[in-house]
Amino acid sequence: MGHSQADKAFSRQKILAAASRQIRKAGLQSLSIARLMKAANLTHGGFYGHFAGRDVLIAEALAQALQDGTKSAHKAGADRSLSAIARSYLSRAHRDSPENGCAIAALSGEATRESDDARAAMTTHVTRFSETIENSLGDQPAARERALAIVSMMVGALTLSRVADNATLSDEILRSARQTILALGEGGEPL
Amino acid sequence: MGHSQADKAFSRQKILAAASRQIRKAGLQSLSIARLMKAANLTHGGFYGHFAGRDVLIAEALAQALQDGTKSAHKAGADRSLSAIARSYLSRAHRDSPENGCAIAALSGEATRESDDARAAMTTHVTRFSETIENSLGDQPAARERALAIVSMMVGALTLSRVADNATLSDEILRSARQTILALGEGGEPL
DNA sequence: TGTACATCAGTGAACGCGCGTTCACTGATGTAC
DNA sequence: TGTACATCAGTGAACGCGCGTTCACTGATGTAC
Repeated sequence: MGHSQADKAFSRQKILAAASRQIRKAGLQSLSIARLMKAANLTHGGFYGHFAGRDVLIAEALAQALQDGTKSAHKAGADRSLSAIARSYLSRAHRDSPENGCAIAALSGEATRESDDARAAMTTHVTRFSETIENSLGDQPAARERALAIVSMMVGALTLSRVADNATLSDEILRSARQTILALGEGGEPL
Repeated sequence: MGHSQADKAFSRQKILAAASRQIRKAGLQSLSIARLMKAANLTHGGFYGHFAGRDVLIAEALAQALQDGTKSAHKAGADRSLSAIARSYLSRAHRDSPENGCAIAALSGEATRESDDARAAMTTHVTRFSETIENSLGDQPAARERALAIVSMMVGALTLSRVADNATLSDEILRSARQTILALGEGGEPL
């Protein structure tokens, strides 16, 4: 509870970091200002020195979560090949730690019903993710189309593997998506 | 506001039908008992004659939404070929009417964080959907694996097409998934 | 068939609770001289 | 460098509000005789 300007900037970072994890773990609507500030070791009144209100927080927390998710993906390994991305994205570790994982998978369903700001942030990151996949496909035909399909499959498979109440099925979903993506990456399929 | 037993059964149906549409349109957490009962032309106090509480309602509403979504898919056409399913599931009409559409796409993200009941209902319907796709694949190799991947892609693509704040990208996501699914359905890809 | 009564679907006021937000205040920071 | 003071990050009590839930009540239903 320092009072300097540097302390304030650090507080803001702590609040957003806690919010980023919280929303990926329990959803955008789970964000409560009192609980969030407690998680950042502050009191709820101070919140309004950092954000204009809850709506602004949600938009900023989502942007932060999308960025954090991308960062931890890049940390997972420098290998940007399709198979490396698919293996890491569709891993049990990723499935079991949504709070550190991809915010597109964790929050795109909810974002569908959120503000224009939230949808815009999602759209930007979906496009970016798709371009990463497209680059990994080299110069095979219809690479952009395949990249969008692969991104859709990754996001869908991770979500469904998380909802499955049955470990066998959950693993099977991840494995099926991984293998189908590798097949698509080989580009042999006629389109 | 009748008082007979038949009236009560009808009231229950009206409540669940309203809830089923509401959650697919605005999410599980958007269910408010007062608003729901008003939508069914009843007063909020009567709710507890039908359901033990909000948690039970959410589980039942989700089950209803999953069933309603399946029903409207079957109504869309008797053609159970892969291309017919993909065209209907990944259509603009489906994207633009989540309240009448597939509850897996609308709610699997949120269901991830819900009760065991909710996840079990989701799992059942994911399995069922996957079996429908598997049947449409005939006897090509690894049909079950492909079916799970196709279901993942459909759910992911519909969700991402809804979150995209840009009509061109949204349409492109749907088209890419449709075409990639057709290619997968031809079974020519080496696995 | 007619009557008396128990049942129970639905009503609407009332409750406690957690929420987002406001605000008077505290005390460390950082600046002007 | 030292002092006086304005700034402002953070505190915590208080607010109104909508929520889920309870409950005494109303009046139509349906059954017992």
